[in-house]
Amino acid sequence: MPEGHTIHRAARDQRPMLVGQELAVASPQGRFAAGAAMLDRRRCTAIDAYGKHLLYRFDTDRALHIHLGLFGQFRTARLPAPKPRGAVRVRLTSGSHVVDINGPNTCEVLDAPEAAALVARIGPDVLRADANAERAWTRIARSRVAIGQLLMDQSVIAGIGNIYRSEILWRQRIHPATPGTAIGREGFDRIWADAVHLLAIGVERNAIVTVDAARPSRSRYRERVNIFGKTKCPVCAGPIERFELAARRVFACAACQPKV
DNA sequence: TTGATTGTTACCGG
DNA sequence: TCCGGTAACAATCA
Repeated sequence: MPEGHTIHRAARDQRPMLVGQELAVASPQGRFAAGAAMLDRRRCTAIDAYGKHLLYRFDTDRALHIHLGLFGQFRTARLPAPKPRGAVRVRLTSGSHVVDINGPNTCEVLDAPEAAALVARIGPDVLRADANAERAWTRIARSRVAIGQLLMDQSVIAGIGNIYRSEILWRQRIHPATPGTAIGREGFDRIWADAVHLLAIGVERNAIVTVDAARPSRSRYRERVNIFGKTKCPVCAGPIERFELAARRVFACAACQPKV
């Protein structure tokens, strides 16, 4: 199950075994063979995450750009390398480990200007220490688009996904249909702070956990979220409404999250 | 076989 | 310029 396989988890997990090491970079299916060849035998100097985009930096101005999308997955193993499972797009081999990347939405090699352009078009990432929240606030404050949709726009704010948007807005008692112009500075600050809080937990736990329980279930997904995929509000026991926003399903409690 | 899915971009028309 | 809508793509499972 790809449950909770956020990009941030991936960045953290790959870091110790890859950074600082010379990597064998191979494209088993040949699809990215040219890009892989440019990075082969290079030293991996850093892995940067910008929202859900990952940039593997090397001791060259080229970077490996990975976005897992909905289905992408990392599979890590110790050497000796196991046989690739499924459609492995790229295999990274360090002195001790192998990382296979299956099903990424994006898998490409960027030169320095291309990588810079990528970073420039991505909004502030709530998990980054250098994130500039003001950029997100400026966009939201002047947009009449629904906040539930703005939170999915990675050029506005990066890192929040479909589950977190419903959970954050429920926790902050803000209806997803509220226009950005009606959120207000105080509302935005609460959304930003809660996103930072919840995503940090996600990195720590390797799972999406949005309930405040002391010991949320390790195995049962439904016990770790408040309203996503549910029919009853855990606070008021009222019905949870479900609708589409930004082409994805979003959940809200009509009583706890009054429409503005 | 079909549908759904924790994501994103490109493109078009108003 | 902004915004909504649609299509495309990825892999896996029930």
